[in-house]
Order: sequence, then C-alpha cells, then structure tokens
Amino acid sequence: MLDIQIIRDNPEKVIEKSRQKGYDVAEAVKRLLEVDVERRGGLTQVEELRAQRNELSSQMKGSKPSPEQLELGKALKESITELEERLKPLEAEFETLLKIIPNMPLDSVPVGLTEEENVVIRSHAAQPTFDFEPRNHWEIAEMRGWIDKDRAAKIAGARFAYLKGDLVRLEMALWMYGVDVLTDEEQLQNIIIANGLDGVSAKAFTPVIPPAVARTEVFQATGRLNKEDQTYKLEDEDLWLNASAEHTMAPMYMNEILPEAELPIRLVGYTTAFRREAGTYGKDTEGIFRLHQFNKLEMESFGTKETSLNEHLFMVAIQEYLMASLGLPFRVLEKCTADIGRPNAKGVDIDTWMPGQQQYRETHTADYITDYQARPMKTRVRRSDGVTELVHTNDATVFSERPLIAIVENFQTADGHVVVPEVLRPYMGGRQQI
RNA sequence: GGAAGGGUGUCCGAGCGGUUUAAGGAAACGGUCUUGAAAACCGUCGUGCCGGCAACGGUACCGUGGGUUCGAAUCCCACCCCUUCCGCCA
Repeated sequence: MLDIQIIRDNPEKVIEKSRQKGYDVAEAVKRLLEVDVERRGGLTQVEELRAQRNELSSQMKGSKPSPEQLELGKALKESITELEERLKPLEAEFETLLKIIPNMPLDSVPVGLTEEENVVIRSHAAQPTFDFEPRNHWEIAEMRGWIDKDRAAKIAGARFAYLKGDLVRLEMALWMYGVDVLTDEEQLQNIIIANGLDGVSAKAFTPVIPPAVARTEVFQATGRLNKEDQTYKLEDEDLWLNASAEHTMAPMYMNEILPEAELPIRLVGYTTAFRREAGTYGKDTEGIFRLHQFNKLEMESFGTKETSLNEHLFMVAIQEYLMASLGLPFRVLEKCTADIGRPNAKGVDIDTWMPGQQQYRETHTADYITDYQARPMKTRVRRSDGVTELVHTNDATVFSERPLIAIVENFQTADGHVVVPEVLRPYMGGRQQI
C-alpha cells in the first residue's frame, strides 16, 4: 500500500499517475480522503477519553477508589466503547481503500490502457528461418510423447498436463542452469559491467525452495490476493496455493527489521505455481502455455530505496543474459501503466518468439515495487545511522516452463527433434539433441 | 492426533491486576581515557498512529482476536505458532 501521507498531500498526483483498468482510482482516492478525515476526528475524540481514563486510573492507584471515581470510570468506559464501535467500520473501510490504491508509476512508464501500449525497448536475435514448416510445441510433443493432457484431464481436469521423457530432463536442466548463473558472482559481475550498472552488488542469490502455500493474512500483505478468483484456496484451511515463489518469498521477512549490512538479500526460489486462470476459457488450450500448474524459478530481493531501481534493472539484465545465452529470439518491453500490477511502480516483460505459433509470447516479467509491499508486510531495514525505514522489494522471473516451449519451437528439426542449447548440454549428459 | 511447557523491545530475559513512562543484561551509537585498540566508566538507545513548523504532547502496541474490570503484559475464552515427549508417516 501507499503511504497515506503521500495520498493526503498529493491526491491529484496519485490519481493522475495511476491510470489502471478495471476500477476507478479517482473515486477510491476521494472516498479514502473522506474516510480519513472522519476517522481522524473520531480517533482524536477516543484518545482524549482514553487520556482521561488513564489520568483517573493513576489517581486511584494509591488509595481505595471513591464511589465518585468508580462512577466516572464507568461513564468513561461506556463513552469509549461507543466511540470505538463507531470508529471500527471507518478503520475497516480506510484499510480496504488504502489497499486498492495502486502504486504510483515512475514518470518513465508509458501511459496506456491496454497491454498493446507496452513499448518495445530492445530486441535480441533474429527470428530463425526454417527450410520446412515449423511445428507448434504441442505438435512436436505429440510426435515425441512429451505431453499427455488427455490422461491429465482424467486425473485433474482441463489445463493440467503430464510432462514426460526428455522434455522433463530439459526442464530440469533449465532450473540447474538458472541457479548456477545466479549463484556465480563472477558471472553476475560480468552482467553488471556489461550493462553499465556500476555500484550494483554482485552478491550471489541464495537458492530457496519455499512453502507453496501462504495464509490469507500473508497473501494479502504481498498485495497479490487482489483477484481471489485467480488463486486456489485450500478447503478447511486458511491457506492459499502460491501462484509464484514470489508470493511466499516476499513475505519471508514480515514484521522483521533487517540490519542494512545484510542487504541486499537475494533469493532464487523454485516452486510449483498454481493459477485458476478464470476467464481464460478457450484461450491457449493447446500445449502447455497456460496451465493451472507449472514450475517456475523466481528472483526476489530486498534492498534500500537507493539501490532498488538498479536492482530491478539488474534483474532484467540477468533475464536478458540468460535468454540470449540460450540463443532465443526475444524482445524486452517496458510495460504501460495499465499492464503493470497494482504493487508496481514500473515493470518489464520479455516476450519470446515462438515460430510454431508465429508470434511473440510473454515468458518473463520483472517487477519494480518500491516500498509498496514492504509497508503492509512491515519489513524494514535499520540503516547504519540507526534509522529504520521500509525495505524495497524486487522480483523477476528466471525461468518458467514457457521458455521450454520457446526452446522446443525455435530449435526444432525437420524430423521433430530439438537441438539442445549449448549452455544446457552439461546438464543433459552432453547430449546435443533430444 | 495425544500430553506438557512456552510465545515480552535488535537479541537474551524479568514481570503474573493500578509504583510498567516494561527491570536487568547484551548488541549498537556518542563520549572520556589511550600512541592505537581492548577493557573500564559516562551518556543515548522500540514501533505505529493523532496533533504541532518544531521542541514536544497524546494514544496504542508484551503471538492474534474476543471477554472480565474503574483499570490488563498480568485474569478468562478461542485460535495461531514454537519446544519436548508419545503416536503416525514421505
């Protein structure tokens, strides 16, 4: 959530900056400020009464309370209870509205109302040419027995899959490769230098396998439970299945104050992600592009306000480095105001060319979140001068299963085999083709 | 799942109805001393919210949420978590 002070001081700026689709930010800000005034008025009254109660109480502590004092105490108690009851719904509405208001995009974020208005900022590698008609990944998978969705449907329903055979080995190779790069400070340093990100720490990411579920309270604090219909809830438990390792890594240091010397804390988490994909009926029904369950390797980091923007750029640089090293054709997009998530002040996507589908498809995202998540999570840093302040969080995809699709489609051979990218061969027993 | 014990500030830890504006210790920061460091000594040292230009004042917070009371870290209820033992088990 945003700092209420910022909204009070610059409501028009918050509104102007937050052009989002789906709901009316201006209306929410207007109502929030009304509620804020009412709430503060009530709060002042309650606090005055409490002060009287505390005063009376300290008078009574030495001797036996007189009947008059007890009488006054009872009257105060009633007034306080009554005022508190009136305040409760205001506080609740205040909290709800505050959570609805999205983060303020940086000035550099392009203004747009749909994802069509995202701006391509870089392109890497030419689209490959084939002397045969390139197939979809599901056609290749069919030929090779790599994906079985029919039996998965029997077991779990639509949008689930059994991945099989060499496709599974390729996926595992991808995880290993990603973790190896992210834990190698020399390679990280090279990425920093190559991208002119001087001053960015080359500290290695710590590999993490997080819980795949989180409590309601925790999930809400991350700002990622906005669309409850997209997230699976465990029946009879106060638990939700995570839709990314980000959801269970970001709140890891909830209610903690971290020493500045420990920052940046960098994590690379592997988990299975679950998404209900409500409202996508009929979309991407073929193959494994859009499943209810998939695996993903994700970066998460905790830093300070001075370092977070470069940390974001660093994460994007890592993504580009990884994708380029695989030899995949992809482009980098600066997301427009409508396409960045509510907690974001900026966001970058990577779309990768899928020759079997003759289009670029989203494979990665990188979120610049500032202190928006840290505020409700109460994750803070004690600076070297002793001051505590909110940390800044960043997250970004390393690999999901979508790059797997890109590898299969881009490096396919005429007879339905796939050339293994060189950097993955050490993890595939040296095999050049599967 | 059963039994017992426990959750207090950055950390350790006391407190079990009104001297809590949370003892004491450690860490951290500032200072004295020292060639420098260590030690010793002195001082500072929680967070949120409300009001105020500020100094400051008020209020809330002792796992979470309710309750009892004029008054709750302290008593009662529910839940969550941790530890140990038993049972079950990848």
